Amino acid sequence: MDDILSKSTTANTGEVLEENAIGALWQICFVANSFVFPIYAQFDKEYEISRMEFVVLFVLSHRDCLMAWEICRMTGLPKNNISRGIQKLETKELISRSPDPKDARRAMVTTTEKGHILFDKLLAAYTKRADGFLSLLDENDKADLDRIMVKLSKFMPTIA
Amino acid sequence: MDDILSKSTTANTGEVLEENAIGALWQICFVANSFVFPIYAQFDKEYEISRMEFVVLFVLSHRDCLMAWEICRMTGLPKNNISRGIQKLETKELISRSPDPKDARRAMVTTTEKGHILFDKLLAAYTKRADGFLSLLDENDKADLDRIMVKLSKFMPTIA
DNA sequence: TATGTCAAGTCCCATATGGGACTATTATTT
DNA sequence: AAATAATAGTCCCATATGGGACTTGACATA
Repeated sequence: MDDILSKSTTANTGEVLEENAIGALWQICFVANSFVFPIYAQFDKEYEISRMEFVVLFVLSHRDCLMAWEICRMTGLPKNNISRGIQKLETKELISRSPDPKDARRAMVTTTEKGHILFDKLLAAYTKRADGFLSLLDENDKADLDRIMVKLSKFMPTIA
Repeated sequence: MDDILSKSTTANTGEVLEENAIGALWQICFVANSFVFPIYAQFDKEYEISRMEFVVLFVLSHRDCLMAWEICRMTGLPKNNISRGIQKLETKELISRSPDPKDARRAMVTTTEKGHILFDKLLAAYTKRADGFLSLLDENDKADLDRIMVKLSKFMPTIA
């Protein structure tokens, strides 16, 4: 029993797992979790906006309008969750849906003026937090990271 | 209405969000989600091992023994979730807990032999998937990514 | 020894989540 | 034209999740 206990030194305490079985992918998940948890908690508390709602608004802010399934592909999130996010936003009149006259299954989603106004506040907090994280890196690191992560996320769909 | 619809071209369809308001952090979250979802679904289906259970086993495989709060810090996950993961694993006798004689609040967690045997199977699938992702990068990219992600995750706790 | 503070874990509860079935519509095949 | 597959989106349900209160124990200060 004491043998077991003595193996854990205080030096390990709270330490980040640098060397591990899946390499950088572990840190990618760790950083993603650490970035995302507190900011969505804040959005929920301050604005009653859920993760799914924010994600929909975020993606929409980069494209004028999209269909639900496009938002799924762009976020990697399940369609039922995105569907719920869209429903909530529509109820709050932060987005609007226009049924596609050519295909009655589809509907285009757009952010409303009200949605834009709210989103600008959310985005300010979001980018501030992101900038804090990225400020840990120098300019070369940032450029490398951008290039590598785009490559990774771009070709990922071809393998998984 | 038609104006709105015409804005979404098929070229955008399913596209990854390259340029965005938070840069590489978006891809980090996207890649993390895309990596993690299917593999945990598989573990749940094939081995009835939940995400939290796996995460505990994974971290333990890199340190002989740990306390629950150390696992929280190393994973960035909430303590109640980790607590539940530990409880489930203990029930299944995949890990064991030794109460710390010096501090009755604490308990050391170790993987059992049975736990090791199961974990080896899980790890094989996990690393295979990770290698698939990382195979999209060349050796320089991988080295850069390792360096940058370690830096990021290491200094993150100092700002958030 | 009392008293307040902090720390490790657990528990409770309301909500978020994801799988899968389902509906409605369109595309493809025969 | 009928049958079949595929697609967009919604719904249902069982489970996972995370906040916060709570318990127990350690420690600092008086």
